[in-house]
Amino acid sequence: MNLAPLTQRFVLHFGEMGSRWGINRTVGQIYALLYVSPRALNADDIGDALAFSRSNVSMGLKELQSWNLVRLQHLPGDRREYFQAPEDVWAIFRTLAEERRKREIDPTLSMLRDALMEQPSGEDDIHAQARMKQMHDLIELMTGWMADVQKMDSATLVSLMKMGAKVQKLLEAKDRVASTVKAGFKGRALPISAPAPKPALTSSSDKNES
Amino acid sequence: MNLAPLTQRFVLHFGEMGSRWGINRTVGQIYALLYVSPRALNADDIGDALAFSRSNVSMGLKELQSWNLVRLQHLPGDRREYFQAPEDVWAIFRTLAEERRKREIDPTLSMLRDALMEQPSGEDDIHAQARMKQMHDLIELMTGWMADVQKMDSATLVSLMKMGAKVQKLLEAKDRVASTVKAGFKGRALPISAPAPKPALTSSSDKNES
DNA sequence: CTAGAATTTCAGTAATTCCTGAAACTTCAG
DNA sequence: CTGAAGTTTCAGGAATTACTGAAATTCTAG
Repeated sequence: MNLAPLTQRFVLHFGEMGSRWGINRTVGQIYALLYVSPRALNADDIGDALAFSRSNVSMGLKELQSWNLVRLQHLPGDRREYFQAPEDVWAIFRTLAEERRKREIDPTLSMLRDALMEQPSGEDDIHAQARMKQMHDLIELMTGWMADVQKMDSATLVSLMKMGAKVQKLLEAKDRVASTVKAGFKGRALPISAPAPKPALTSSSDKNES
Repeated sequence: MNLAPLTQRFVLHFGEMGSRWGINRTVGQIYALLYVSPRALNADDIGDALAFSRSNVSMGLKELQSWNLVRLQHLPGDRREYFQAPEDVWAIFRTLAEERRKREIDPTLSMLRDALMEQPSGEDDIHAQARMKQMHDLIELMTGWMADVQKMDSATLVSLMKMGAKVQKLLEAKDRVASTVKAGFKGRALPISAPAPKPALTSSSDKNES
């Protein structure tokens, strides 16, 4: 492996992280390399840089393509395929979230739904079903929310996240307005835990200026 | 394996899911079983129900304890330890998120920070560093936000998520108020993408009533 | 203290996953 | 068409991870 020192550390780290995430080390390293690389790389470049066999690289790239995580390029006058990671980290993150939903969350949800339809066969199954309902509702809520969030553009998302807990205060304010304007409104009052000293309607916090 | 049919399906499913998440199948199954069980179980109960060796169960439980995912109980007049999953699914989810942060995100962040301090050794390292900065900022933003969210109680969180994309409109409204009330305020304007026809200050949507 | 019940550790084996080189396949310039 | 460059597939060996039973350790009732 003959990489610039910083790149090397980064690549090795994501190899390790990959294993913890159920992604294999090779794939993690390949993606890390593509991510920091200033130009698109072909399979030989990658195998070369990471000292993997050509076929191993091929499998890794196939895996990454199946996750929609790489863009394919063709350089003029060169028959080889060149790969690169998307420019925008947020885009990468969204893709990851989306793909994981498809592969892990959706099957789980459908398994839970099926189980909830079934006739419980005894005491314990009744309790089990109740627990599954709780889990089902949580997952459905979270995926619905994720879908909403996915629709926002990156900048909006960043603002939202920078606000962090302040959203809560805003919510409280909104709720007050709503119940005043539309007394006897349908939803139940939002239980707010924190004391909320001031409505804090100033600009969002300035930590993390990039 | 001699389980109520629904429980069995659930347990097997989470065994499989476990492997995809880098958690081993045994651990996944044990936790699934504890999750749906109406009472706390001891190690023999578990090994029995899932047909695992006693030592395998012991290791699985140790793993789950290291993740803070199980509560330990002692029944009077019985020396054995009884295990159970927390009642509240949200609590489980929070714990998972928190532990994953500690184990995976924090080390990554610190590795990135280190790399950013270093003197780049050439053209490619400069680009690599820029990419690492982008990733660093994204992760830091997300973990900060997660920390904020972790502080909210479950009910608040649920309201927030049910709002979904509507939060965005609220943000816009807030921004208008802020810039009116405190003209020339410090932060930059929040870039909102969607047209947002009306401020939508009515109560949150009623889908997902449970 | 002691006995024996409960739990953990650990070394060896089983199972799984990863990786490779060789062969098959695909593509395209000539 | 042909042949060479590029890519993928695949069977088998290498490496890793999971699981077990036996032995060691911990715990507590008496």
